Amino acid sequence: MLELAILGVLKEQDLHGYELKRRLTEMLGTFSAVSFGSLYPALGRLERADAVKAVEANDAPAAAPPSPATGSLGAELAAFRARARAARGEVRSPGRGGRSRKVYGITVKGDRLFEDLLADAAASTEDDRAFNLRLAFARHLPDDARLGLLERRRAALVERLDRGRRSLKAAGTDTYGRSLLEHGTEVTEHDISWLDRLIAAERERTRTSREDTPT
Amino acid sequence: MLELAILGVLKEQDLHGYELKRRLTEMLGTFSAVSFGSLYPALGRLERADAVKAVEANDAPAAAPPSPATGSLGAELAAFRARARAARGEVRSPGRGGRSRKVYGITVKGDRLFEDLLADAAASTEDDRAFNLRLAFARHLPDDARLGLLERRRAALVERLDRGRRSLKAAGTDTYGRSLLEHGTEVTEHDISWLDRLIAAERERTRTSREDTPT
DNA sequence: TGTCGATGTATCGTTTCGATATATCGGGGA
DNA sequence: TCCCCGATATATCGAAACGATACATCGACA
Repeated sequence: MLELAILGVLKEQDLHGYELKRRLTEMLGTFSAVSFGSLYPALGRLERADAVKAVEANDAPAAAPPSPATGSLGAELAAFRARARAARGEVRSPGRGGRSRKVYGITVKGDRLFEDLLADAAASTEDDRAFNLRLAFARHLPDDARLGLLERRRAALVERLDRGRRSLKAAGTDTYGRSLLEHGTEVTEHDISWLDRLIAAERERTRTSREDTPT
Repeated sequence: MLELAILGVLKEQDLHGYELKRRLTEMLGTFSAVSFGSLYPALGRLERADAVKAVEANDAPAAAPPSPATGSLGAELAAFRARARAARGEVRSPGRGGRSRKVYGITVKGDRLFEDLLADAAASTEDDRAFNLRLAFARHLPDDARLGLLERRRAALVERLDRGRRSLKAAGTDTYGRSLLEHGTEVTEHDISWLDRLIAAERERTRTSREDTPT
C-alpha cells in the first residue's frame, strides 16, 4: 500500500523521507495522511528488498539555492561533520537547515515492483485508498488497464450505494444516524458520476487516438 | 476508536461478536469496515477493563423465532453440548445455525467509558472515522457539546479545503492527479455544506426548545 | 544569549487489518 | 442417504500502520 505510493513518487525524483511525506500528503490530500511511523519502516522494507537505495545527495533535488559557501560557523561545523560522515561511507547530506538527510532513489527492481503493485487489480476496487492511489499513478498504466480500473471501481461503488440504501431503509429513527447514512449515499452517488465523467473522457481519448485502425 | 463503536452499539442491546460486526458495518456504511481481527481483540480489551461482560444469552435479542423445539438430530446434539458447556460455567449459547455464541453486555463502567470517549473533543475533528463515529452517537451528547463537535469539524474541513486548493495550484499537469485533487475539494465542499445544514438544524432545535428562558 | 519553530530521522507500543483455522448447522443435490 | 456448500460464529497470527515521542540541527528573532 504505502510501498506503491513511495515508489510512485520516487519514480519522478530522488527524495529524502521528510520531503517524501510532504509530497504524499499533498498528492493524496484528504485521505491517507501518511505518518513517519509507517513511512520509515516502509522505506526500510523497500531498501531491504533492493527496490530503493540511498543515493549520494547531489543536493538541489527540486529548486534549492546552490548553497552559497555558508558564511556561518554552525554551517561550517555541519559541513565538517557531513564530510566526516561521508568518510565513514554514510550517504547523508545536511540540508539547508535541519538534520542530515538520507536521499532515496528507485532501482530497476523497484521499477518492476511498482508495475506489479500498480497492476494488481484485486486490491484497487473496494478500498478507497488503494483506488485513489492507483488513479494518481494511472498515467503509468496502459489504456485498457486504466479503463478496467475505472470500471471495476464504478461497479464497487454501485454495490456500495445499494448497501447504503438498504441500510437506510433498515435504520432506526435517530436523526444523526440517518443523516450520516444519507450523506454517505450522496457522496457515493457523486463519486459514481465523477467516475462516469472519467470513463467517458477515457473512451473519447482512446477513440480519437486510434482513428487509423478502425473496427 | 473501535471501543467507542462497540460500547455505543452495546448500549442499545446485548449482542454477540458476529452480529456486532454486522451492525457496525451497516451503521458506519462506507467508511470503517471493521474486521474480526480488530473486533475480537477490542472486545477482549473491553472485557478485561470490565467495560463489557459476557451475559447468559437469553436468546432472541432482536426478533428471533423462539426456537421451536428443534426437531433435528443435529440440533438436539448441539443443545446437549450447550447444556454441557453451561454446566461448566461457560456463558455461551448455540444460535440457530452456527457455532456457539458469546453474548456481550455493557456494564456501568462501560457506560462511563463510553461517555468519556464520546466527549473527547480532540479526537473528533481531523480524523474522518472518529468524527463520523461520534456523530452517529451524537444523541448521547448534551446540546452544547454536539454543537461544538459540529463546529470543530466544520473548521477542520475548511482548513482541509484550503490545503486542497493550494495543492491543486502547486500540482503538476497530470490529468489523473489533478482530477483526483479536484474531486477531493468538491467532496470537502459538499461535506461542509452538509455540516452547515446540520448546524442550522441544531441551532433551530435548541432555539425552539428554550423559548421559556429568553436572553 | 537563549529559545523557538522548521527541518529531519528514527523507534516504541498499540491498534488494526487481512488471512486463515476451527466449529456447527441447514439445505440442496448425487 | 450422504456429502458438500454456504451461512453463522469465534478466535488467532503476522504484518502493517498509527500516534507519540525522542533526538538532532539549523536559522531567526528578541
